Amino acid sequence: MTVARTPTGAVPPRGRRAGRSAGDDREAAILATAERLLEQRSFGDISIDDLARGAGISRPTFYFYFPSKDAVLLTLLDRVTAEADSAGGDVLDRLAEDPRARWRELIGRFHATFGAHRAVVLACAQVRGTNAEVRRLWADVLERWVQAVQHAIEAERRRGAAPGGLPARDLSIALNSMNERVWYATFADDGPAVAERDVVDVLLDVWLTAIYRDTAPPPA
Amino acid sequence: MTVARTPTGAVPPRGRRAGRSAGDDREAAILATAERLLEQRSFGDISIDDLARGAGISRPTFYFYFPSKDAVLLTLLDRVTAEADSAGGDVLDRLAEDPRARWRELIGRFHATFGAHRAVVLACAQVRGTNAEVRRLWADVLERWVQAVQHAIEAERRRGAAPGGLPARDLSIALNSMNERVWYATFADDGPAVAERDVVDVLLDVWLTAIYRDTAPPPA
DNA sequence: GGGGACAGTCAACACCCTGTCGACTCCGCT
DNA sequence: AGCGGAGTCGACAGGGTGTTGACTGTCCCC
Repeated sequence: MTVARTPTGAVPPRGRRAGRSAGDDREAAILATAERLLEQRSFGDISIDDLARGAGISRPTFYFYFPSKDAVLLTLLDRVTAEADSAGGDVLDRLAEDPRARWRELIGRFHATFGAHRAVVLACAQVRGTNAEVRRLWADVLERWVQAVQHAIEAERRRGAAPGGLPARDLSIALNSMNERVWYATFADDGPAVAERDVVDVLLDVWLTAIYRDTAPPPA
Repeated sequence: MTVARTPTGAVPPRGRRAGRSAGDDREAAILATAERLLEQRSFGDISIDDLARGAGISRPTFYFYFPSKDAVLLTLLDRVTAEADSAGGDVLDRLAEDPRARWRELIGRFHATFGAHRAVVLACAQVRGTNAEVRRLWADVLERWVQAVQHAIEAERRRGAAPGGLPARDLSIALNSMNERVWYATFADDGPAVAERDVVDVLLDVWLTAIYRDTAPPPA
């Protein structure tokens, strides 16, 4: 991971110019309120008035800081995104050392990172259907994971550790999609889910068999 | 498949009693309008007024037939659900004949069934986050697929065609989750997707390796 | 054939939420 | 003193939902 991120044009703080100012506190207060409320109610059940009140300002003033409710979520997502991008770290560069452990670490980090911002991620999943910007930003995050894994698979194949088969990109998409959906079911109580403590191991098992096509742990 | 469906309590036609009546036409008109409009705009962009006008009635009259916009979608989903439940057919009962072909058929039908009601399914995915009933109904559909596949995996293991490994249920959940998410990405333009014509084959490949843990086609 | 019962219909209302406008304050700077 | 911009909000316009109450037609039973 640690993939180059396309500059997201991350909702510039509309009004003010650079440097400290009272507005920075308000902006932070709005974001904090949003994150707090999202842990209690769904995104749709939070009104702009709620966010404004929570930050100690009136509703019109909210619009001074953000153009819409969605923009707040987008900013929140932007943080998670940044974290997710670095979460992979250089794990996949050191695959040859101990493939099983490295893949497990990767999947574990995926879950841990998103789990740490559970409320925000769930809200994004909810809004993704209606908001094109959130959809795009989310797709970008996924795309970077997909590419990182794709390259790792190709590297494993090159060094003879993994056999050929599906195009590495397709395989990577399928596996990452699985992880995303399983993560979602685990935290959103939406559909059949694997027990939370087993999630990583279940996914790992499918990953390893799909990539190495073998029951035995991949060769070191 | 052809699993026993829990009676869904499928939004009883509130007002009228049994037998033909003018209201049945209206109700059908509302549903038809909804399905038609969903192919053009997102669920959120369709107002109750749109549905009413489309069915040739006024907005208050709409409420005579459905308690809310969501209820319309729920009814639509109910149809898809019924279709999805029978889509599997007895495919999995005849696995021993030609496992690879049977599994492929199953995955293909999954895609075809949902693809045939693409607009409705996408709308449901969108609303799932906010509407508990849709979420539950959807979870039920998934649960039945998961169980059917789980039993098939167990049968394959019993007859010695597939080796043990993950609990069959966990494996089934993971694989079905993958299918759902990949389907979604394919049709919703949301995240990295596999080329549509390859989808079934990619998924099939992961399924077979995960279930049979072998590159070779499973023994007949 | 008069009268209840009920399907079916809608204008009008109450309500909530979003987004905007214009006027206001406060503060630093010149 | 007075200009300009950050920061603030009351009040409005607009669009959506859900409800009420009054109206029409029709069937059916006495």
